[in-house]
Amino acid sequence: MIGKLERDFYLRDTADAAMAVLGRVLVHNTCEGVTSGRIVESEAYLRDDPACHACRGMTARNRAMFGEPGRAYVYFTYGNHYCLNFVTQPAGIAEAILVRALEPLDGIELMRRNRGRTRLVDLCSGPGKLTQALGIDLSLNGEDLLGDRLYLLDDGGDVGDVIARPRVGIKEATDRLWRFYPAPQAQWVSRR
DNA sequence: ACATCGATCTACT
DNA sequence: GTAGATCGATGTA
Repeated sequence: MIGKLERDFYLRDTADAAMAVLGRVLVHNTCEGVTSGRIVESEAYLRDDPACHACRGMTARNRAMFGEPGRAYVYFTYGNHYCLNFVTQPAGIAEAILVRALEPLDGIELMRRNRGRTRLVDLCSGPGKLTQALGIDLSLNGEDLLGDRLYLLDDGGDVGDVIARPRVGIKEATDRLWRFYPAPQAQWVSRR
């Protein structure tokens, strides 16, 4: 039986949770239709981590990271892009999982329109691409992932061997291997 | 107030 | 492989 992930799912070590979301299906109910994809790349951001938005305390932008687990943290960056995270750990402990790539599943024509690209591998192979494809923006910041607008399905499948690498686009803590993707699905990730 | 820069993407060489 | 786009959040004064 395939159902939504429960809030308990997000109450664990954030690196473990980042590995556990691999293979799950992210669903966005938009007014133009449903878009969804299988999560094939993730990164963990921990509170004592210099690369984490919340490591210097709460600000207007990162407020959602300090809230309850199982909610979305969406931020705007580089003047162009939105990035989607899942908040982990109890309220007050600001940690999150960045979603970096999806294998497109439902609403592929809508994703093509949103992205202005046709090839499947160009739709969701990066954190800014997948939010654009699925139609995710700041209106989803703080959204409860146990609601009906944006949620994760427990697809239950085994993703196989998980590869751990340094995170992309950060200068600090490169010794921490907190970027994850399943070896069999490496074709969909943002970069090898 | 102002300067800097970013958990990126695209186009071009 | 490299550079330009683009603009809000953040840090410094």
